Amino acid sequence: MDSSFDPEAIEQSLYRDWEEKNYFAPAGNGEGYCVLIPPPNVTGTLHMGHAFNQTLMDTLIRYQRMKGRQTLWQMGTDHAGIATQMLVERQLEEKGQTRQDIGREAFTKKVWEWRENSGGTIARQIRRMGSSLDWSRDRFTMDDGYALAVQTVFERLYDEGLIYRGQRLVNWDPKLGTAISDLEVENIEEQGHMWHFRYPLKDGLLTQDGEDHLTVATTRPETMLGDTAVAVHPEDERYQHLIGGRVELPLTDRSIPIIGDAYVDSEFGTGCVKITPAHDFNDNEVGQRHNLAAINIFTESAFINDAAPEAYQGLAREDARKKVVEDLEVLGLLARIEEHTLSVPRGDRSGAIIEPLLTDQWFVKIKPLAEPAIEAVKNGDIQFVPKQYENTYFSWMYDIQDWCISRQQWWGHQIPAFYDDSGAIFVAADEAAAREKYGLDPSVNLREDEDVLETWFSSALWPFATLGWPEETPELDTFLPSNTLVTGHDIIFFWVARMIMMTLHFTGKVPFHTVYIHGLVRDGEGHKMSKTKGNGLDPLDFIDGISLDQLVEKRTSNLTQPQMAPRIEKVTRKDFPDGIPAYGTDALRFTFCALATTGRDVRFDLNRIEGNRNFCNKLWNATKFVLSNTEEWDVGSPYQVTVADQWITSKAHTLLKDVEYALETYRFDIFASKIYDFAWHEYCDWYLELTKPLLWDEDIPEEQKNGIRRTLLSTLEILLRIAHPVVPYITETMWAEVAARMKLPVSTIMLQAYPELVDLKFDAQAEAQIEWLKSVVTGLRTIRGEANIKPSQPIPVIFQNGDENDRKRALDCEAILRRLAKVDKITWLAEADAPPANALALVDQLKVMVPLAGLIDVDAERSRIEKEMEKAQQELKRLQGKLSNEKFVANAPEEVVQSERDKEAAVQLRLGTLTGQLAQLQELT
RNA sequence: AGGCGCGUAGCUCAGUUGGUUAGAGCGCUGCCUUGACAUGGCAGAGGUCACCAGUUCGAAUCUGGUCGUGCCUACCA
Repeated sequence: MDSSFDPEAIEQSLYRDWEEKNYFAPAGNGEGYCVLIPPPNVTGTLHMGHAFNQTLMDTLIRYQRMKGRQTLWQMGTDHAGIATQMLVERQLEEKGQTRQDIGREAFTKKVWEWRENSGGTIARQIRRMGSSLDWSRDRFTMDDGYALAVQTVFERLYDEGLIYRGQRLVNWDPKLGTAISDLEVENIEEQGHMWHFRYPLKDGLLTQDGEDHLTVATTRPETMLGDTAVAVHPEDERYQHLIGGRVELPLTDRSIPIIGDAYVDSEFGTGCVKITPAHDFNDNEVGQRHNLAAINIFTESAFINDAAPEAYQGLAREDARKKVVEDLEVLGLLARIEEHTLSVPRGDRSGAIIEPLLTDQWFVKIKPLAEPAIEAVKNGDIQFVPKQYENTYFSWMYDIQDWCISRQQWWGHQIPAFYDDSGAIFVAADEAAAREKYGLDPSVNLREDEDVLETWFSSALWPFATLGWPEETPELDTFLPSNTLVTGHDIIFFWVARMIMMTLHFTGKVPFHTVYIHGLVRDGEGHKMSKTKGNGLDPLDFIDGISLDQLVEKRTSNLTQPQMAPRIEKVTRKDFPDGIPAYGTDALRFTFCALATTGRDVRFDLNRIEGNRNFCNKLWNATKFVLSNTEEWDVGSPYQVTVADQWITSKAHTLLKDVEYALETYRFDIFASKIYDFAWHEYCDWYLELTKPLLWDEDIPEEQKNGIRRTLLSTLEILLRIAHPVVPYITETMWAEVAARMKLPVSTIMLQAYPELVDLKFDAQAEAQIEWLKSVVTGLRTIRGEANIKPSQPIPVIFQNGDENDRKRALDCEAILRRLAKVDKITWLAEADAPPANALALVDQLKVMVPLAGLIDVDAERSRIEKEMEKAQQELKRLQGKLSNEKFVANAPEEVVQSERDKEAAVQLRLGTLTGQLAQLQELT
């Protein structure tokens, strides 16, 4: 084996091997266990969030597979309507074409071609993460089977009256030319203005203050062209008398009514609100209450249309705003302008300012679907981990609005609806089906709906559509409900809630029992990673490494804001002066697990992955040690176990118990840290070191050595199986060697059973013995360290005050002790005898002493003892204070009081010994 | 504005139902080329648990408040 671990040498070939042998597919006849992958966008490339998510899912899947469950983790990708269409449109644009130029059919064909050729990037990247996904059942949200599921769902919901078409005010993205859902709108705080306009009162009306106009305020002056009323609060004494009157709408030849509506907050501004039902959600509601007309003044690209006065027609909304303000100022109707911070709605894909627009769209009537979905979480059929996300879920679900599902796009599932010349609607899979279903005469002219369904509509069907629904398949029986959904909190509404609603409605089952919500991956400063900010990281760069120059190039190319490039370059050169070394997949995965604490966002820290790469190397070298020290070992040789063997076996028992509990409770961080701690600080630091003196001592009987070799191998073998779910590559590689040495029937660690507690005996006595040994050795090392005695210099040791146990342990461990602490002579002193001047370590009552003569600086030793005493005194004071408090003694549970008493006695004794020690040292000066 | 989090060592984070001397990794200091590993070994320094008040025999942990910080939702024109 190589002297250090080289991930690159093993990863890719191992993965190919696993995949070729179909190890990832469900196997055996254990109980089903299924994890749903959040299908990545087919246009996507792997980012840190995916890598994090993938790691956690794969850890669960590998664990359950080894536990004997029939596991399904099915690969799939999402057609990502808007993202994909934008991407292909951009390609057309480079050739100077638009999608309209080539037409719908040719365009969608191009998108399919793009998917064939370039859609596999993320799949390749996911493979590099070591994800044991079942690729043989790869699905796409637009494949034939999936399309059938989508059509079926749409048609059934329509027939049940849960999908309807209607003209509503929707969020309109003027850049993409489509409606989008509430969730796809991001509200961004921006600096803007508030304009105050005077609307002259008609018919000689006056306000209470004698003004001949009402002053209204707006952040969107151009919309005044579509105003159809001014509203005041019905109980506002200033304006009450004007309700029913009219004002003149400047710049137009219209006059509009003054209405009273409780929506108006009379405290705010002037207490007068201009009402634009066609371009504001609140105004629209007011408009409906008062039967106001909704005058739409925008085209679909957000230019002023011909419903507005001619002077403004054809202007972009920004230009119209300028002109409206200027014109009002000229008329003397601009009262004032204020600075104002407002939140601007922008499309999450295009970044364009969203315009509320009246259009015909398809909606899902959501309340009837939401009710059972709320109930499923309430009654515990579905549980969120961490639980607090249930509140997030509930608060949205209780207040849920009808879901706009139609998009004015070309790429996606075309809505299976047809219209006759009168506009009557017929919903069916295709035209022929529609004619049959509705008994339409062949002479009836049918026109197909041109819109597509929004992507999340199809994603919502993922739990059952991927298992063959609407067919009744064995997979639906075995894998629905799935077990754990692993996802970030950013898509609880987009995806999780909608899956729950749809799956319950169409299958009567919940889609999953547990929703594990992990945090978002942020950069070292805690900022969200984004291409625009240039602080994004590619998980593959941690696996394969990348030079600084390449990293800079990567971060600054194809920027939407090229002017950011110099800044990004500067930051990158500062944060990664040497680029990124190749850490390998296992180190990356281990790091993600270690960072996955409950529900908290994770800052990705380079130091962590480096430390974990080192951990992998540690495992590698431990294996090397074990293999080189078990060469002459044979399975059948007679053997005898030592206390060290019993101890490490006992520790492995505890490890396994902890690790299983950690995974059951989704504490991936504990899972990782327990493994780390056992492997490094118990197995390597102590057990391997303990075996050396025994294996290399000619006086140790061969049976004992065989026992040690056996334990070295078996413990490592178990450790590898325990760790495999998180670090699959290195464990597979090392396991092959270890298993061969143990003459196990070799196949793959992937399909081995997870270790079981019954195979590992907990042994309190062995633990006590080795803990004793550790204390003695550590005590001696501390003396060496403080006294600056070279590790190479042998020291004599004197024991005193020990009990029978100490004597027995010292005898049992003598060989180990001599070697580990480099002790050349061990003597026991009777209690009554005075020890020579010495440096002291205490193991309970046992005095472990190193004679000073020629070795130790008396002053240094004295100050060390003084420090020890000070600590002990503080502790004593604390304990005595507690115990002299009558209330404590009276109220605290007996065992707590007793344990404090025991501690006090121990500290007293310790202090006494240290005092004697100090006195002796004083005499020496 | 409402909701949900967070604030523990220089940094990134653990700390289970209140009860050892509050822990880990990285970093830092000193020593060590000992026959798995310098991507290593050994030892060590470092914390008023944001602040204030309360409950309790006892608070990092529970309650209320203050400050700082992050996210989500809704938005007053």
